[in-house]
Amino acid sequence: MPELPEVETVVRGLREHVVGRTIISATIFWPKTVQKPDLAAFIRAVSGRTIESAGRRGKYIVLRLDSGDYLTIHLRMTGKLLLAAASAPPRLHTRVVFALDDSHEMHFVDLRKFGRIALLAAAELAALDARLGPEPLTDLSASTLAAGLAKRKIAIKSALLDQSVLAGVGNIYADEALFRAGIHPQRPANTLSTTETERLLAALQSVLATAVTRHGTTLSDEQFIGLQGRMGENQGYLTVFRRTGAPCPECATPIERVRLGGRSTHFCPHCQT
DNA sequence: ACTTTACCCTGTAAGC
DNA sequence: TGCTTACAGGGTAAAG
Repeated sequence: MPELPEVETVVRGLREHVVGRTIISATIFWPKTVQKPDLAAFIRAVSGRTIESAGRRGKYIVLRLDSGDYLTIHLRMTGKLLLAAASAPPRLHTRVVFALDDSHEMHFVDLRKFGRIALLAAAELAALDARLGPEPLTDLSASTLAAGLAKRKIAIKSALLDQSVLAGVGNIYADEALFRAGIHPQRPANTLSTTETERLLAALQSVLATAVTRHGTTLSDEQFIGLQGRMGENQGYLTVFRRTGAPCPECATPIERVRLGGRSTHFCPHCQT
């Protein structure tokens, strides 16, 4: 499940290999991937446009085109952006192909078809930006986080997954950050003390920043890979996520798993209170 | 206004 | 061995 560190890894690859290139044409193999009813209009609008910059907002990849519009890509569960030679046949599950002007193609590959690509005007991008909470690595303070949690009675784990509270955290890093902060995932969000909120913010930033340096987490089923097909290296450092029954790295108590808001949640019942 | 549930999808693994 | 079922979960829309 690509989250902030995985999306950031892809964006850095795009900055290196795709920014400055011009899109020659686009081919859509699975129409629902493109969030626009008129696919022909989408193809016309991106064709001939140069990619001026690559950025990230939450889990969204944002490519600015020289038309002033923004190509946004959300990988959701199994989406991948891959750079391929123009002569290479698309691999299985390829949904959209963008041909570039340097004999390469940008392939959007997505086994489960949840990923979405949209072409947004500046005002639409601003609306998307406004819907999302702060960026945890650059724009989130403890007081802002506290304010976002204060009115929520839902479990803190569920609050961390709510992209309007903060943007970019998914199931892996929510569990990892709560373990690092020593906070039980089922604690109501509005019961965290000031100290706990500060500890949670520090844990989130540490867990996310470290995962970025390791180029994200590649799990056996989601198989996240970067733009050039490279796996992440963070999976060997997970403390609780998908380690049900394994000893807690701090106290050796077996890690437990519960379902919270329809999501698997992993924690140490001794260290997290 | 907040919270929960169903849905979209396919491959893998477990159960009978 | 072969079929059926559960599970993985990000975001959105609908229901509560």
